[in-house]
Amino acid sequence: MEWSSLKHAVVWFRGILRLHDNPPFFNAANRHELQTILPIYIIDEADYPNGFSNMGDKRRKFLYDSLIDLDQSLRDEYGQGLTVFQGNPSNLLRMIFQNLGPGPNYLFTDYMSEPWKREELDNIEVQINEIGAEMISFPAVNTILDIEETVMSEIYKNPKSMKDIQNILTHRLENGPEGIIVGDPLPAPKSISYDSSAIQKLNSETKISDQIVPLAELKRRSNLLGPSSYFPGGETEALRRLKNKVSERRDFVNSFSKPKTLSTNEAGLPSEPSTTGLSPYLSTGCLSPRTLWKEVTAANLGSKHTKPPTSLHGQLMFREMFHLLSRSVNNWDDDKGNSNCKPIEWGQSDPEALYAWESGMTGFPLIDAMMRQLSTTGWMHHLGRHAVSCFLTRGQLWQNWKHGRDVFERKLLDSDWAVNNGNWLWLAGVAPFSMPYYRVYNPCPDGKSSLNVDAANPEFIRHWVPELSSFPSKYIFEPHLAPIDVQESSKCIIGLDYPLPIVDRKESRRVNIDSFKKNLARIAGRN
DNA sequence: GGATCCGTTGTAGCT
DNA sequence: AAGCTACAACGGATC
Repeated sequence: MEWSSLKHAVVWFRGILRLHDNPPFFNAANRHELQTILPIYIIDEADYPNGFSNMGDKRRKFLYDSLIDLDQSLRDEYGQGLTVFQGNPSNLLRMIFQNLGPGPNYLFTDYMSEPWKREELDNIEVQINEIGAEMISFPAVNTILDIEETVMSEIYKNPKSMKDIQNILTHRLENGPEGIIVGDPLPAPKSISYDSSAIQKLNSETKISDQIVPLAELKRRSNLLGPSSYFPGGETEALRRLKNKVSERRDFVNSFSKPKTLSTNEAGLPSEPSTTGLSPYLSTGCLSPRTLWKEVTAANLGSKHTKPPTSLHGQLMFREMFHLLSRSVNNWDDDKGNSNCKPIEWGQSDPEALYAWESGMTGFPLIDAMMRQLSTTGWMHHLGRHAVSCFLTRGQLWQNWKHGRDVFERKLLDSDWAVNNGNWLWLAGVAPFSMPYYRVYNPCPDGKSSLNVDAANPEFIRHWVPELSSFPSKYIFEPHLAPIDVQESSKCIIGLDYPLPIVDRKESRRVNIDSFKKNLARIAGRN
């Protein structure tokens, strides 16, 4: 049969790098009139702002490994792998559909709610329609709710609390004795149609084949970026972790209470967090939030269990909340024109303070340990994120939260545009749903601090700040207070081997609370 | 319609 | 040593 007379579907994996619960892939596979399903991914270096231009090495490696894993799973399950391109998605897809010849041909893909992603998909739909192809996109792929439909509904109001988001979920989903019922995730398709001449034909078109990134090249790039830390990328690892940390650990799930979790594992070692560690897999699309929700529900069934906001369901609810807000609040990632951001005057940024913060050289061991862990592994515990973001903004350094947001976006494996901006808005104290500005974390936990969960474990500091590896626990959070003979015997002279604190923590706290108060008075007076 | 309550996770200093 | 209080007091929902 003449190749060009067949019907083809390109399945463009955008925010979902998995086979399970993948609506575009599942639906394409079940359209039996389609002769060829061509699974593709497009690496777009110009992607803004959550993409490659802002992507640190650890995130890149996680993505490459997820693509390598997806390719392998596709080969194992269906006999045909993933074609990875690098280039401009709009140009590439136009060329691909022109090359496929007269249709009807289809583009199956997933809807993403980020503003630039919506714009991208709108443009692509117009372009491929012009050459006779049809786009079919699927919402609610990396969130539980259909973000677009929820935000557009007449009764929608911006959620600001756990209660609000629970009400939204309750209203939009069914409810049972165990609470909110989330729809079943889709299984991986049983088989896909594939005509290998399709990829051969694309390969024969140099303009297109030049932009293919072969598997060997992906592996080379991944290897160049060094070893994985806690979290190897990919769906295979996501499902393994889901099983080991959730499905097979009902007690852990049922007693999960976020504020009580630690940066370290049960043995107190920083080799594994005490949380699930599933966030990078959710943000990269290796794990469906629906699948995770169902596993948590199954663990809860018939047992006493923690409840939102501290439970695992609660964590997923906050994720939904930030995805809704990021869609409904204009300029979600800005401090100007953002109805969820109070216009605090942060003043001129201080490059030295920013550098010290990012590189883990502030002279505050807890802050530095967390920031170095972030740089090395791409992960930081939630309470660590509280500590370092409070320190950078309203707590000690009085820097605009957007600086910290950018660092997190580049370095965190679980970086997610909606969630990352939401967390910074909250922790900087500028959002309607934030912490009160005067609740400033003590960066030097003293036994009563809420940050004490990790502070109780000086080994965490000694691991990430090896300069202090011989320091006694008594002084480890404020080493400059150690007598000089203690510094000498610990082989770490503060101010020489490890920095002096870049600010007086008590004085900066006092001044900043006062500044925040004055800013709020100014803002109130202006209205 | 004014008072009251509440919000995922505070700190410092005193007894 | 654990528990209390002062700190300073937002802003929307509910009553």
